[in-house]
Amino acid sequence: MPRPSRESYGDQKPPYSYISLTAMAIWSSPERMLPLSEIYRFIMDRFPYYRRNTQRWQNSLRHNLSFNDCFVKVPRRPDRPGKGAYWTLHPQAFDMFENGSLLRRRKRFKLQKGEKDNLNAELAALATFNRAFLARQANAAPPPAPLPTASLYTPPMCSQMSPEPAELAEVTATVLPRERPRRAFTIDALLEPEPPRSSPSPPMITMQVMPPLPRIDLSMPSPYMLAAHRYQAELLQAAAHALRPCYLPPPVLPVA
DNA sequence: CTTTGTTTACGGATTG
DNA sequence: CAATCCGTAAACAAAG
Repeated sequence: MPRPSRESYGDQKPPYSYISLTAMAIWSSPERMLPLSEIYRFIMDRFPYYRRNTQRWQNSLRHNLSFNDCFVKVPRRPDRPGKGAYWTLHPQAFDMFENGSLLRRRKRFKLQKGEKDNLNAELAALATFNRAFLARQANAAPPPAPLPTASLYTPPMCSQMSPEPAELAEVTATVLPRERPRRAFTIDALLEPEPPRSSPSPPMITMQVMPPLPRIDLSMPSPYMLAAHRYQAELLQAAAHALRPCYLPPPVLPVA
């Protein structure tokens, strides 16, 4: 260690708010989303100050996660079982900080009622999707892929098939993105945009000042949507081989 | 039981 | 000054 002098902040309290710390943790992960326990771990790993009084600050941090609209709770994938959900940043929450540095917050990020309902609908749909997926897995286990082909993930129009896909049809209608309408919505297209993993393993140990947040590239799909899409794509791929890339109608923009 | 999550409340600090 | 942000405590529900 050539620079032992450059500790993180030693036992001093780092000049970051909980919102900043949490955003750092989330942003440091390849998928831009982390379960609560890993947010804790990120913070404790590089800020020794937070290795003590854990009850206190972790309560505060959880409060921030729930309270602030800038954090979004994404349901856990069924193939990654575990306790809590994943937390990510709201796509529109990036201009919350000056310079993208996370040092100082410019303004509070608050969703409007409608936006919030929208998001909640998407997330609820995602959760519904998960439940349906799990149910299906439970029912049909032994034989290889006993899935009634192409019953999954069909658009509302053609949804008069097996009993349960009604649920899924509803999901289809709501969960899909509002943005990026010109994009072909196929499995392949969804799987492709795996973002370049800049840091395969956590840099660790030597960041005394948080690396300036990667400049936000607004042309990039939002981390949440990216993850959600890839998430769904993986599920679908695992679920149904014979799944036709089901074209989804572009969002019908609500008339005012 | 513990962890995770939601919510309300209050006081101090900051900012315009 | 008021509005907003921030940290903390605490009560409680839900889930594993």
